[in-house]
Amino acid sequence: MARRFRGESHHKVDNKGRVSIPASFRRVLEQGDPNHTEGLNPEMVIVYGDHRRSYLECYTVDAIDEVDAKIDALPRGSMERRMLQRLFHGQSFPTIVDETGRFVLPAKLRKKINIEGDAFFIAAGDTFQIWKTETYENDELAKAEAWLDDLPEDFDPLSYLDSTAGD
Amino acid sequence: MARRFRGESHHKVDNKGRVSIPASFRRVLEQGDPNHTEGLNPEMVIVYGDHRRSYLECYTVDAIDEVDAKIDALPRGSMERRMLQRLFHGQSFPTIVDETGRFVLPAKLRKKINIEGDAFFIAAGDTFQIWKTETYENDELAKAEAWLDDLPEDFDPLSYLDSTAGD
DNA sequence: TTGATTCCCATAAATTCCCATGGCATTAAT
DNA sequence: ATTAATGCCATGGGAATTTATGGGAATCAA
Repeated sequence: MARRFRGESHHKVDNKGRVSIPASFRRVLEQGDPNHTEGLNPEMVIVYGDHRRSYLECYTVDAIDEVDAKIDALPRGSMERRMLQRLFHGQSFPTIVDETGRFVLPAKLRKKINIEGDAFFIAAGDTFQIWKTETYENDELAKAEAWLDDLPEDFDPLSYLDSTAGD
Repeated sequence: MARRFRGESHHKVDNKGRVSIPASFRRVLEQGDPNHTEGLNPEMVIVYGDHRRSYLECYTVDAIDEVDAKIDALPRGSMERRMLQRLFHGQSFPTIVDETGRFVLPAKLRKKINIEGDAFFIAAGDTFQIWKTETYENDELAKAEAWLDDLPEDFDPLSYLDSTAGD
């Protein structure tokens, strides 16, 4: 298994749309880009999805290749294939990390997740996500809290690690 | 079964955040890192969790790989998976032991568990934990004491070893 | 030709690297 | 036994790099 992203952090978004990618994430992007060589900068693919999605999901080249291969394996003309193609091929944006470890978040994407001066990065296994800080806290965290509140007092979410099936 | 961490000890945290890892723990980290080779230094992953958690939990590479595999097995999009990803992928920090047996505890993590000049290390099976000494004594020890006090005078904790479920 | 997009340069703060030292503990030597 | 080496352990300090971020000039695009 390829190296995983880990960690979370906040970064500024300047008015040209430039954002630093967490340094440790850069290392993973480099390793996950077959074309990356010493001195050069890695590519990545940002999947932004439709209006329902309120964050950006970023893939290494290897990770997106894997997704593409799975899509290719679906029957041509099937609804599943069309849906996934729209999401991963249509609603996505390939980009390249620059010399100083930043990339440009185009106005369109900034507007989509409603980001202004700062962005929240969080690892999610073989991808990482970019959120508007407030959205993350209000939607994602709050949702998790609510879910936890519904569980028995002494329940430990870690027990999911040991259950055979999830749920 | 992999080698286990054992023991407890205190170590200084200097103002760059450097801390020595108990020597015996280093041996376990080395053995639990598939990429570790003679001369090189082992990696480990520190899981710090959300505001509820008042200590750091440190995993060997093997141990965290095992966790990741279990997370991967959970259904995509499920709340369980998202929660665990947030905890283990987002709220964690990968690091590497240095030449002198130390690693750097970033300011963010020091602040989180409110550590200043010294850290308390204690083994916990296939992971070990790092606490602020006072927190450990006041919260954790006190809790254990209280729990023991509720048991009959002659109760032997070892009896738990034979019970099927714990509690 | 006017705003947007790149490219190149700049810098303070944080982080890593490299070298150093005093202890304790173990082993070797007398 | 007593002393002298050896080696690992915990910890310090300064120099060299890397990060995160800002700003202007050059280049596009419409």
